[in-house]
Amino acid sequence: MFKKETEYALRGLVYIQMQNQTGKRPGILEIASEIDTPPSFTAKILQRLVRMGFIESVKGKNGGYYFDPEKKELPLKNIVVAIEGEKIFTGCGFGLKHCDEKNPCPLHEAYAPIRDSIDNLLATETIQNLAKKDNPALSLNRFNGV
Amino acid sequence: MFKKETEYALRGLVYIQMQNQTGKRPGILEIASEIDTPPSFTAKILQRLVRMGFIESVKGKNGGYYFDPEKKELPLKNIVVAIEGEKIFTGCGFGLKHCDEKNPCPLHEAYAPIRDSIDNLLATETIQNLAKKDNPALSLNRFNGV
DNA sequence: TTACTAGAGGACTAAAAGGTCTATTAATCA
DNA sequence: TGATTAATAGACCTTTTAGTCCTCTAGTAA
Repeated sequence: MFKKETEYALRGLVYIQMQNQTGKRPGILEIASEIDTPPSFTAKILQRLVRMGFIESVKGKNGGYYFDPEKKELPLKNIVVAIEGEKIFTGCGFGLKHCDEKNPCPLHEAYAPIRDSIDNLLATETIQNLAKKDNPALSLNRFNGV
Repeated sequence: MFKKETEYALRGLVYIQMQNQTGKRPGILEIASEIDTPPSFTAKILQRLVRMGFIESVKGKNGGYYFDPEKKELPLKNIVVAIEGEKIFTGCGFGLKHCDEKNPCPLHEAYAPIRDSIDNLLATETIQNLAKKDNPALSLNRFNGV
C-alpha cells in the first residue's frame, strides 16, 4: 500500500503524539525501538518531517520530537502526499496514463470508488485521532522479538 | 498500487485476449507498442507468464501469444498473486506485523473494508471480462506520442 | 533444407527504495 | 565553561525494481 518511509513516518508520528499526551518528548532511539523500525532510517525520516514542518524537535538533554500544540490536527493524507505525492489518489489501477472519466480504462469504474474511499479515509483520519485509540498492536512490537 | 511488472502483465494479457477474440495471435512488438510498454521488458514478463502457464506461445512465422481456449477465465487476482504475492490482500495498512482482528492497529477497522473490496474486485474481474469492454484508454496510447 | 521469423533465456545496466555510519551542531546541566 | 546528550547532515552501501541487449532455439514457408 505505502512505501516503508510512509509507514514508518505514520507510526512514528502516532507514537510521538501518544507520548506528547503524557507530557513527554521521545527521542529517536526510543521511537525506533517502540515502533520497531531501523533507528538511523527512522531518524532520517523524522528529520525530513521536521524540515517539512510537520513536527518540532529539540536537541540536547531531554530533547526529542513533539507536535506544536498550536497546530491543527494532522490528517494522514498530508503525510502520504508529502512523501509519495498524489499518484495514489489520482492514478489509474491499470497504470494507464490516459485513463480518466472520459477515457476510462477497463478497470476504471470498478476501481474508482475504492480509490475514493482510500482518499476519504486518509483525509479524515488524523495522527491525533489515531493516538487517542488504544493500540495494542503498536506497543506489542516490543514483546515479540520482532 | 501495483508494480510495473504487474501492470504490464495485466495490460498485456487484456490486449492478447482482445486480439485472440478476432482470431489473431499478437507478437511482442505489437503488444508492447499497443499497450505502451518497453518491448524487452514486456517480452520478459510475458515469458514468465508462459512459464507459469497463464498463456501459450508459438515461435516462428505467424507466431505470438494466445490464451488456451480450453481454460477457464483468468481472474486478475491470480496474476497479481503470482507476481506480487499475497501481502497486498493480507497486509496491514499501517505496516504492523502483529496487526490482526485480535490486535487491531489504529487503522485496522477503517482499512479492512477497503482491502476487502480490492480483494473482491480482483477476484471477480477477469482478463476475459475486461477484454470484452470497449476500452478507449487502452488503444489511445498509440495516438498521444506517449 | 535453407532462410527467415519470432519467442526464450540470461547476462548486464540503471534507477529507486531501503538502510547504515560518522562527523557536526546545538541544547542542557554540573 | 566544559562535558554530555541528542538531533542534524550528508556520504555511503545494499537490495529490489525496472529495463536493455545479445545470443540461442524453435517453427514456418519457400
